[in-house]
Amino acid sequence: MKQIPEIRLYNSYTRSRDILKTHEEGKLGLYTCGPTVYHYAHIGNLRSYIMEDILDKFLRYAGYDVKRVANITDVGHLSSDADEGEDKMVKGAKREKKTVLEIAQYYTDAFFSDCDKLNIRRPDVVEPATNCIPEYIEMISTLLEKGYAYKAGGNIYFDTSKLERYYVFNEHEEENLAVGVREGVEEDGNKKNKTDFVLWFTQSKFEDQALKWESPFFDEMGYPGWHIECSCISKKHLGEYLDIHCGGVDNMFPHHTNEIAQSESYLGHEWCTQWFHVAHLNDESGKMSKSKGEFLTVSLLESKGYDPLSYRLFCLGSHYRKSLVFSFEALDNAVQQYEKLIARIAQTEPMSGEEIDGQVFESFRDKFIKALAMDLNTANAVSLLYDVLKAKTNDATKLALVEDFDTVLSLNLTEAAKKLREDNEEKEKNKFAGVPQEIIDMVNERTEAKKAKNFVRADELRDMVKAAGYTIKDTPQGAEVIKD
RNA sequence: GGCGACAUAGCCAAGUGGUAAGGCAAUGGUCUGCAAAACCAUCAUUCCCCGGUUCGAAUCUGGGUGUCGCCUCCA
Repeated sequence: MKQIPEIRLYNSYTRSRDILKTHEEGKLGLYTCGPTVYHYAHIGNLRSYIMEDILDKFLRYAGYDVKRVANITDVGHLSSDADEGEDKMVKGAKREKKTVLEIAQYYTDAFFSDCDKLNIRRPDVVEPATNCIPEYIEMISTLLEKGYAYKAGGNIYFDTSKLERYYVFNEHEEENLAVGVREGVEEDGNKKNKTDFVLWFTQSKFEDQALKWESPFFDEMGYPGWHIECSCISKKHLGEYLDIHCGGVDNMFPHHTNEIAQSESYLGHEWCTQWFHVAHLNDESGKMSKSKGEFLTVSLLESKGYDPLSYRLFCLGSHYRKSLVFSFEALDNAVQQYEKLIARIAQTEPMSGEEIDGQVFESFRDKFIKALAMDLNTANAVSLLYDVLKAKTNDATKLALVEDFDTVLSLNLTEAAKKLREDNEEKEKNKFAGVPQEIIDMVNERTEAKKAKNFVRADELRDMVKAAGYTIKDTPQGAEVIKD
């Protein structure tokens, strides 16, 4: 078996950078809270998926046999981040006059299309929440049997008072919790404890629930609560022990806290001990949110002429646990960096028969692993690209390293550099396409005159070409001719 | 109000006790008739503030301040 390096990741559970351990040696189960498919993902959502993608790919690079699972939430949501009351999926459907499932399919496709553009690998298993109703019913039944859940007012609630420790991520004192922080959240009188949460609904303040299922709990049709899906989908595909659970920091509480409560009460043992949380992308006004109306999407960036991979590079330049403020100035910065990086790689051309220097290759590879093994330091990993390009070694080694690093960084470095070279060659080949021979002759004569420093003649020829309806443009590859 | 994370140049940032990486921008230069590109050079006596520990602190510690997130139907 491949020697796996020691990897440290910040663990929200212990609040320290722990050495990664897996339940089964060499194998690693990774779970990601997937998107709610009622609208396009904004680039803040996508930041989390980019950083989780780096984690996923690095773990594979380091030698783990990774199985990654994500859910698609296509049922049961609030209408907005501001929680105004309508179900998100229902509201999305109304907005677009489609059925809930059509909406879900549409935005699921849109989500993965965005991921493709950002080089985010698709998880090994992608499970829509509506696929797992029997699993939810089974888990809820067991929780009822074990006394961790109770029926009240047509719903089933999880009884948090049965837990030794509910707030696993924070040291909350119940009396200090602010009530009704979020507008529109009303206290639910059915709850025995303030912190109890719903596992199964038949009665909800959201009346137009489009999707309902039969259950053994009530005669009425119902639908699952908002936390049960991740617990069940994870268990379905990754078993009773989960190695790493990913998500945005905003899901730490209550979502992840509730997942742990459900899963461990159901399983009767510890479930997941490593929690990876990605900080938010903010704009000048704070947290990026879909409820503010217009929001930044990948398509919007593209329509403004940005390569989505520049955004990926922008994200990699920062640390996943730091909140990042998005601005177009910062993105332009990344665009420049990306273009220059590609240009430099394009200039790196091995001579035929050049061999890779194994020692240099291994020493850089080692540094690359060290950077990412220390709590996924992507900024240092990107810096290493520059060290490689500056290194005293041959071009074959440099290119091999760039290609190797890019299996994790996923910036299309080699492909983009190759394309740049081909484009330049193509331009060179076609620079006189469709231009009459007499014009070409004049252009060539001007080039000669320039070489001979006969600028009077050169300018004269340029004017003659201009008079014939063509403009000469000097480029790094030589003179180009454009028909006016 | 409570809990947590973060605070390093114009911007993005690295840094886990030994004297401030890297990138973008900027400035000067080389080279090109000009320009672009490329290349070379310059660019934080100092790391939010005030104490403490230490031979030595951006790094540890105590106290402030600021920014962001969460506070229970935001997956």
